Formats: sequence, structure tokens, C-alpha cells
Amino acid sequence: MDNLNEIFLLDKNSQSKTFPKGTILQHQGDLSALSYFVKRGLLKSYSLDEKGKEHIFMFAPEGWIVADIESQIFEQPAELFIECLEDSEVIVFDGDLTDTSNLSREQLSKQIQLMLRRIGTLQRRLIMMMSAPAAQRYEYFVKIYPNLPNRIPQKLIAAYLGITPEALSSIRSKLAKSK
Amino acid sequence: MDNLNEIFLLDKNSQSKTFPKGTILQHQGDLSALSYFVKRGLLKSYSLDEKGKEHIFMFAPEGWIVADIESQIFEQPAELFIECLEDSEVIVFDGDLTDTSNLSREQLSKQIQLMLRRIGTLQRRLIMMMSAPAAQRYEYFVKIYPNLPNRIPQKLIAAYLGITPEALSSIRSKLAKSK
DNA sequence: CGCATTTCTTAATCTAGATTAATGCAAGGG
DNA sequence: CCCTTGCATTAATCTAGATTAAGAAATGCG
Repeated sequence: MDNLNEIFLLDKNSQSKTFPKGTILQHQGDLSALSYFVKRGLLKSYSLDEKGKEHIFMFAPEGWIVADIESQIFEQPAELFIECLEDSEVIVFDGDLTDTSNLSREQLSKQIQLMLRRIGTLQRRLIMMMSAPAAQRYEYFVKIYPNLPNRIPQKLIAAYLGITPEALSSIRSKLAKSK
Repeated sequence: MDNLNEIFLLDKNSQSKTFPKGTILQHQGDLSALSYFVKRGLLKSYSLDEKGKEHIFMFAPEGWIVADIESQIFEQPAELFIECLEDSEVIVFDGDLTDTSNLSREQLSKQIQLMLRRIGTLQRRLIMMMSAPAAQRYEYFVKIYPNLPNRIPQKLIAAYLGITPEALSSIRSKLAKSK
């Protein structure tokens, strides 16, 4: 996701702001869904289901962008929360990602590449979610986010994997023993 | 997905071909992953895991487009099979979706809209997969593909939902009784 | 038409992971 | 510094859905 820099950091209109850990940048139900580019720190986007259970959609370390794309497209209230896991420096976009009117042909083309990559990642994760057992999904998580396991609490990893912290704990202890 | 027509059907270079039911347009492992637009008929894209179990990634009725985007991006052998569930008339693209060089600014912009929609759909489905029980996922499937339940065998629906045909059968019988 | 193959359903077990609960640990605030 | 609060681990049950099996219904083909 590195070359997002090229699109967004060069835009001099973008002002970055710093938010302390725990700040919720976007709430479920917010009417205007914005987009967030992370210069420094770490964000998570997640939803809460009817039972109040948290499902982490993605993490966004430095250089990543987060947005509730679905809500932007259908112009519906935000479905996802976006929250700072660490003190973070973030560029907030007033407009949404669907507004392409002020981008050059070059930038559009680059944005397509990025979205394709995102689709690819989602595709892979969905298939994993459907077919792979939790242990395998954990190993894949470590591959995608190599530096996160020591940076965030395990219960968040569990929420990303779609399992309970207890299940993750036992998976990890089994993995440790098998070495 | 209707306005895909505007992008692809107007391209006079595109020749549509007709394939009989059961034709496999793309195999897992194929080196060049192509893109397919469905003018008539029905396709499915799916993967087979190590145990030979089928996982349906998406259905593509009339007007939809299918491609193994991940493989195209990373230029890796195809991960997905693409197969005709009915006799189908399909436009096959030699180039992949990542090649944007011969598209106008207008077309690029439109393609971004379509991809955002796809991301939104994937996002929703992923969260569903993680949080919703099978019964609820089935109801959502019916909403997205209203005309498919009577058009395809149930075991394919099960493969899409990520459950066994037996589980789907019992879900359906419970749903029927509850009315 | 009639046979064969595939699809659907029902039911009996089995299992990955959820739930509940108890305990030990680390961290941050007053 | 203690005390609270949140985090991780382990273990005992519980449950949705998998697996296995077998029969009924539907579909297709010679």
C-alpha cells in the first residue's frame, strides 16, 4: 500500500491531525463517512453486531488507508467504527473515495491498482474464512501484518480472525508446543 | 452491475462466444488469468481446497463480470476455477482488468465506481461470514441473487454459504416450518 | 419409457470453536 | 504504593454445523 503516499501525501490541501490512542474517528451510524490515511500510528476499523460482539474488518498501520467504502457508495450511515489503537497522525478527507472528479488520469489509474489489490486481499481473506481452520488463518494474519502481533493485544487479533481470545490462546499454545 | 454494459459492450473489439453448460473457462493453475463478461447464462467462480472441497466465490448471472483479480494483480497462476452453470454467451478479455492504458478518463472513473461496489459487497459478505449464523447468511444470499434459488442446485448455494448441503437442507426446513 | 446418476432430505454421531468460569498477571491511576 | 481494571491462560461444558450413512425424489440420457 506504499504508493498511496504518491496520491495523497502530495496533495497540499490535505492537513494531517494527531489523535490520542482510543479516539474514535468514526462511529457506526455517522451520516458522513470520511476517509483516513495513516501517516503514523495504528487504526482499526470494526463493526459491532447485535450481540455487541466486535468484528475487526482491518488494521491500518502507517501508510494504509481506511474508509467505510460501502457506506460511501450507497450514501448510507456508517456501518464501521474507526478507532485509534495508538496515538496516530492521520490525514482526514472531507470527500469520499468515490469522488474522482479532481483526480488526474494518472491518479485514477493508480487508484484502480490499489483497489484491485484491496479486492484481491478481500477475496483471499473471504476464501480463507470459509475454508481454513482458525490456526491457518492465524498464520496468514502474521504473514500480512508481520509487526502487529507484538503491537496489539491478542483479543484484537482474535476479533480479526473471527474467533474468541480463548480459542486463539489455545491455538498459540499448540503452535508453540509443536516446535 | 448493469452499467458494465456501457464499458464493455460498446467495445467493438469484444467478440462474444457461446459455451455449453459445464465448460470450464478457467482452471486453477492456469498461467494467464482472463476476464469474463456474461451476456447470457450463468457462471460460477470457485476454488478447491486441499481436501477437494468446493468454495464458491461468486455467481455471475447476466450482466456480471468475473475475473480472478488477485491472480491478475500478482501475476500468479489462477487460484479460481470459472465454469458455466448454463449454456452461456460470454465476452472474454485477453487483457486483464489491471491494464487501464486504453481506457478513457470517463471509463476509468466508471470502473472505479464498479470496483468500489465490489469492495463494498465483499466487505459486507466477509463481515457476514464472520458474525452471522448460516440461516442469516442464506437469507442475505436470497436478497442478493433473488432469481438464483430456483435456478441452481442447493449444493451450490451451500458451497457459496460455506456450509454443507445437509446443513442448508435443515435450515430451509426450519425456515419453512416457521412460516 | 426405464434405468442410472445426481440431488435432496432426515437422522445419528462427532468436532472445532463458543461459552462460562476461575486464576494469575501486568499496567495505569489515585 | 495499593487497588482497580483489563488481559491472558487453562479447563469444563455446550452447540452449530460437519461427517457419515441411507433412503427418497428428481433429473437426464440411451
